[in-house]
Amino acid sequence: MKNTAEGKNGVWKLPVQTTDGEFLAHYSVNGLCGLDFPYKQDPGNHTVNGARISSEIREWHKQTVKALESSLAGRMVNELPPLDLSCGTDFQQRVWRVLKSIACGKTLSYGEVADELGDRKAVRAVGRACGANPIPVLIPCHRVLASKQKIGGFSGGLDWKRKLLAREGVLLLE
DNA sequence: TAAGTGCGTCGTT
DNA sequence: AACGACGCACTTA
Repeated sequence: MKNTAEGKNGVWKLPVQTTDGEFLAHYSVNGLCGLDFPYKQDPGNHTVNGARISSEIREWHKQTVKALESSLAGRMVNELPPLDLSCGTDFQQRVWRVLKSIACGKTLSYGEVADELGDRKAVRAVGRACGANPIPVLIPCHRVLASKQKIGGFSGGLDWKRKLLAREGVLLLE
């Protein structure tokens, strides 16, 4: 039977079983390039079961599974597979790099992220870039709040953001 | 105070 | 040209 698992862009998709449901990890030849929340998977996705997956990707996937497990439990992530963030613009990649630096249990406001980038006025653009994050949870965009510890938004749904932050011990206002 | 309105500013579509 | 996962200043009640 023909293996239709390879996406049109040369992307392989592998499921990740967690206590919160089945995530879907995307891999390009360069690394992890996407992560879907359980309820976000569109029926058109074909997942792969082994044969044509390179040992390299299998290795990355092991790291993804472990990292996701830790992260969902509110624990610090030790190791991530290489990330392929080439889908993003320069600006977005700069934002995502800042997000990666936010430790578990810590948060930054959109404005503070903009500060890190050297342009406080870019706040709104930062919000947009957060929403474009292709690897939620592992690139912790949920740790970016609005000012005054307000929840802000979340592309995966605010319930997820609240849940993730609660597990990391972050207190919200409102 | 708390809640609501207006607007600057930046990257993206 | 229009739109946000914003943040402030500034009304109102």
